[in-house]
Order: sequence, then C-alpha cells, then structure tokens
Amino acid sequence: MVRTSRGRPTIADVAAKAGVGAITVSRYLRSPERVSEARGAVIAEAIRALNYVPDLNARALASHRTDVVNVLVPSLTQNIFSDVLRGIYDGVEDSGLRIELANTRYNSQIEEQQVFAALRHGPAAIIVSGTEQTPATRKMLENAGCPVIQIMDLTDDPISKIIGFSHYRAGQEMTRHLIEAGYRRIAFFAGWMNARSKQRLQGYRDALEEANLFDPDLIGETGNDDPATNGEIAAVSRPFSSATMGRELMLDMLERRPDVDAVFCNNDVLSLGALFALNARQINVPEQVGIAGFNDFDYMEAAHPGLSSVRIHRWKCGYDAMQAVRHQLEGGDVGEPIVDLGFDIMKRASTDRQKLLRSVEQPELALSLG
Amino acid sequence: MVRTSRGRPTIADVAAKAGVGAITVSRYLRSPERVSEARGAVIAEAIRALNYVPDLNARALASHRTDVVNVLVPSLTQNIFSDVLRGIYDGVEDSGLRIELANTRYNSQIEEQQVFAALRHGPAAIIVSGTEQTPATRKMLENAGCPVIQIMDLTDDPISKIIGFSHYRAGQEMTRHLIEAGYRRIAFFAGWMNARSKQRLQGYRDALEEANLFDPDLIGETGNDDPATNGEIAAVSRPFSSATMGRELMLDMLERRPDVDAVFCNNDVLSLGALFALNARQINVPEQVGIAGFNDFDYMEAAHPGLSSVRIHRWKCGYDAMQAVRHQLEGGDVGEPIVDLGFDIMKRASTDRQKLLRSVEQPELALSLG
DNA sequence: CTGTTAGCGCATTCAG
DNA sequence: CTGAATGCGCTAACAG
Repeated sequence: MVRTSRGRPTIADVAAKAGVGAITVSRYLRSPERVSEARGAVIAEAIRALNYVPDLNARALASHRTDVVNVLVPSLTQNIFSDVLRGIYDGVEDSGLRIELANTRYNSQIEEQQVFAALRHGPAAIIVSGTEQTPATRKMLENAGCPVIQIMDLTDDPISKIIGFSHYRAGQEMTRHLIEAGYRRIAFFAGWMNARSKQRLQGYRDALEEANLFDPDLIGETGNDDPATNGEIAAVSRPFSSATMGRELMLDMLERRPDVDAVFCNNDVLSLGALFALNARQINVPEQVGIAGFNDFDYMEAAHPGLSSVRIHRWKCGYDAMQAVRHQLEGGDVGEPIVDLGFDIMKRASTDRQKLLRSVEQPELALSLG
Repeated sequence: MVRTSRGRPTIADVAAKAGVGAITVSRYLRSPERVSEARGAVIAEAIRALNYVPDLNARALASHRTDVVNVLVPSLTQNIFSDVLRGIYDGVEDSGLRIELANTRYNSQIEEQQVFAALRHGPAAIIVSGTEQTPATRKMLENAGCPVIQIMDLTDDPISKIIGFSHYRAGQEMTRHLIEAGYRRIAFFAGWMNARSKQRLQGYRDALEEANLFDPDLIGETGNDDPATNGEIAAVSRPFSSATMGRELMLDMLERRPDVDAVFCNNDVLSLGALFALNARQINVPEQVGIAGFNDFDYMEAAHPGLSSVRIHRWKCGYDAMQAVRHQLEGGDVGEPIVDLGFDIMKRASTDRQKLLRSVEQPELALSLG
C-alpha cells in the first residue's frame, strides 16, 4: 500500500459485503432496474451498512461525464438573469445535477475560455445565453457531446436548441403600443447597448418609421458601449446605477427636447429613474409624458402610476431549459430546436394617455387622476 | 486496449515527446519552479505541440481535490445575494477556480444535503451564508479539509472564518437615526422573517425601548414565516412582489394607526412600495411620514425623495471571502477569524424631518420642498 | 442479468 | 531535481 486512501469504503467493499461483483453494485447505483430485485436488496443493505458514498471524481474519470451543468450568463447584476437562474435552479431540483455558474461579462472571448474550461470536466450539459458565440465557441459546443441549450434569444440557426423570445419584436410591439396610446415623440433610453438591446432598438425604430414618427434625436444613450461601466467590471463594489442614469437621461431629454411625450426605457430601473425625474419636475405621467420599461419587474406594477413594461418569461426560460436538459439526459430527443416563449406588453397607467383624451372636457379631473 | 480513450493526448504523450517522466510534466504543470528551466522549456514545447490539456477528472481522482469552490446562498431572488455573487465572481478572476452555486432556499436541511454533496468531489473551498448551519453541517464543514468561509453575518463562534456584519446593530442604528430625526411612532415592515431579519427587528425594538417608544402594534408583518412565498418555492414563475407587499403594509398601517410617522422597512423594495402608497394617498414624505429601507440598492438614492437605507457591503463581502479562499489555498493562514465589514446609515431626504422643524415658521415652504 | 478484465489520466510515495 | 511503480475508485466492454 503505497497510497493512503481516504479510508472511505469503496465500491469493492460493498461488492465484497454483498457477495457480488463491483460492476453489479455500479449498475445498481445508476440503474437499479438492470439488477435483479434480490441482489438489489442485498446491495442496498451493504451500502447502508457500510455507509458507502460513491466518489464523484472516480466516476467522472471512468465515464468521462460529470453531473455538472455549466451555465453561462452575461451578467450577475440584479437583472433579468437572476430570474432566469431561479428558473434553472427550480428546474434542477431532485435531478442530482449540480450547477457550475460562470459570468461571461458580455464578452465572447471570456465565454470562449469558459466553454473550453467547462469541457475539461465532461459536463452533463451546457446552457449559454444568447447567440453571440464566437465561431470557436460554437464549434466546441457542437462537439461537446452533451446537451447544449441557448437561452434568452432566438435565431434561425441554433447550435442545437434555443429557448427564448424575439427582442426585436418586443421592442417593436411596445413602441406600437405607445403610438396607439397617442404618443408621437417617443424617446428610447438605454444605458449601454448589447446585442439584444440593439435588436430592441431596431424594433423601436422600425415601428416608428412605419408610422412616420422616427426621430433619431430622441434616442437617449449614455454613448457607452462598454459593459465594464454597467457594473461588470471587476473591483467595482457598486454597479453603475441605472436608476440614476434614467433620471439623468430624462432630465437631459426634457432640456434638449421639451416636446418629448413618451420614453421607452431599455430596462425597468431606467424607467424608475425617469419616473422620479418627472415627479421631481412635477410633470404628469402619463398625461404629459408616458413611460414604458422593459422586463416587468415586480415594482412596475406597484409603482404610482403603474409602469408599463414588456414582460418576458425569464423564469420559464431557465426552467424550460433545465427541463430540456433533463429530457435529453434521460434519452429523449432534442425536440423542437427553436422555442419561442413570446412576451407580453403590460399596459399600465403610465402609458394610458387615452385617459386624457377620454376626459378632455374636464382637464382638472384628468390631472387629479394622475 | 479494451477501452476507447477520447484520443486526447495524455500526460504520458507529453512526457514521451519531451523525453522526461510523466511526473515531471505533472510537476511542471502545477509548480514550474520545481522543475529545471531547461526541462521546463522542453515540456512547454511538447505541450504546445501536442495541444495537451490536462484532464480535470483524472487530476481530481488522483489528488482528491478539485478547483471547484462551492458557494451556498439562501436565495437567488434579486436581492442582496446577487451583489454578493458579483463580488465572489470578481474575486475569482484569473484564479483557475470554478464556482458551483447552490441555493439553500433558507432551509438548513437542504443546506446540509448540499454540503454533503459538495464534499463528494473534494471542493477547493466552501463559502456558506449565515450561521444557521445544522450541527451535522457544521461537523462536515469542520472536517472538510478545505477553506470554509461563512459570510453575511457575524458570530463569536465561526466554523473557521466569518466575514459579514451585525444585523442587530444595523437595525438598531437605523432606528436610532429615525428617533433622532424626530419620529416617534416608528413602524417596522417585514415581508417574512429569516434569522437575520429577526436580528434586525430585535435591534429596532431595543433602540425604541431605550427611548421608551416601543409599540408592538407598529410592527407590520405578513405573518408569514415561510420562505416559499418569498419567491423561493419551485415552479412559481413570479416571486411574491415585495413592492406590492410594501404598499399593502403601508396602506394597512395608515388605516390601523393613522398616527404612524415613520416606517423602517426590512428591505428596499418594501420601502419603494411604501413610498408609492404614500404618494397615492398624497401623504408627504418625510414631513408626515418618514421612510427607511435596508440594503441600499441603487434606486434608493435616485428616488424622489431620496430614500434612506442601511448600506451593507454586499460586494465586498463576496469579494473578500474569495480573497480569503485564495489566500488560504496559496498556503496562507486563516487570519482574523471574525471580520466585521460594518454598514453605513445612509441618511437621505425621506427621513429628513428636521427640514420641517427647521422651517416651522413657514409651513407652506416646507410642503413645497417635498 | 452478471462478472472479469482492463483501463480512465494523473499524482503520490519513496528512492535515487 | 527526477523517475518508476503503483493506486485513486469507478465503469466500458464484452463474454457468459
């Protein structure tokens, strides 16, 4: 004995005690139905008696597979992905799978390294966000030899299976709602633009152009393309405040374009900031300026006035991705490669301009309704 | 050859090509300084030429150790822990460590199972939240054979090292601030109570009692002790809305106790809901009712009026925990077993009642300042 | 349904 | 500083 084992009982100990071969114990552990009931019972007893716990590393080495699902998200800042993660964790319950979570920081290069690293331990499955993988990443993923699910976006050409929704259509539909509500000078606010934000902006733009209302001057951005300042940079203890940014963008827009009559914010926190700015300026929402956000976090409904937003199915996206993983791991097929979860335009008081039109003869009432 | 390897080059291939023993390659990989420079260069070249990548599972089996840091948090709902996670991820950069994240759902039994599961693969380190571990969990952690860090709370008796702050003192100090600001009937709002919430409540209570102001009737709770309804239950796609809860608690309190003049909310979202409720009722903040939250998320400062809150160092807590892990992994000692990160009472307009007192001769001005 | 054989790829031990 | 032998604990493969 040159080597010191940890003293824990091994599968051989169990096999000896149960009077069977080690492989039978191994089989019993992984698929009890492949072992006769009689022997199964004996093995179970031996396992209990010895307090045997299989070593995951040995299993991994021998099988080239682990129980680890690698999940890659672009951000951990409190935002949409925390709900996605909740869905993933709710979906993984009682599966024996573990989750290794990585933060790509909206950086495809980092994502590539992380996929490479993940592959080194033979993951049970990989869940990645979006469709912006580098060619090398895509290739690795195609050859991963395990289920691969893309989430939170849509594409005609998924790696294997994608579950999400169209950011373009979401941006377009909310903008159409604002137009229908009677707004004409509709601004777009964004903190910084990632691939999915750009799709939403394009939807906004197309909706306005089809109504002949597009005005590039109404796009409010911080002019920042760097995710680093979005709280994703290392060693910054407080993320850049979107609420403050929304307030600043709103105040700025009011100065530059006092005729603005609605703002479509790329995220909810931004819209909260915009609301606070309008409150401070005593500008009535939705009569004078309408507000819409994106994501539909819980506080949107509770706000005063209630803030309109695009509800996306974050939790379901994570949950369904995990279900798809489990289905495939149990031998099921990939199924529909493109799953569109859709979204809902939540129309609330903050964009209910009709209220003004409906009560145009009694303006003081309209104001008191704010 | 009964077995099909994955065809990837192994350490033996590298050793052969470099004309050295396998163990020398192994050594070179883990601590290059223990191999002569000449051989090191040859090995490096062979690795490059063969495109060799060490197999993590084989390494794990042979060494009984992985590069995985297991992190256990009680919740993934967008709250304090997303910032803690950011800190952890910022702290893990370029360390070669991976993070396996588990959600204990505020349940010590689940936590126990997860610690047990984590131990099966020989984690590099374990980070757990709070001090509520079961005796069995504690025992496993004490014998884990790897660094163990507790975070986000404080205790005299940490498992090994704890990094956090005193929830009791935080609750106490914010309450004292409210008293000093001139409030006398100060309510406490909580959605549901976990161990740390209870500590804050105790701090609130003690602060009021020392000023002879405690009134149990002013404690507003949903009477719910079950984290399940706090968004932690599986298969619930939308977490229970704290903002809505804050609004309801506020409206309820106004009805029950119209003389309430301040509310200390157990979390920021609750305080946001309270603010919206007061807005809707046209009750002036901070003149008629003061509001304070807990956590100090970014929107607190951006709110109108700015909302007071207890700023806790979430990010730093995660980051420092990771630094402690790395320090120990590099052979450093545990250091100070109890690290108090403290907190800051952020005094903003929402609790600035002095403003009223300062302008008592000109009440109309006071109101317009709201 | 069950067992035997032969590794999986790396790191430990101890001698040199 | 280096290497040979051996084992980590489990499972793939095939035969029976």
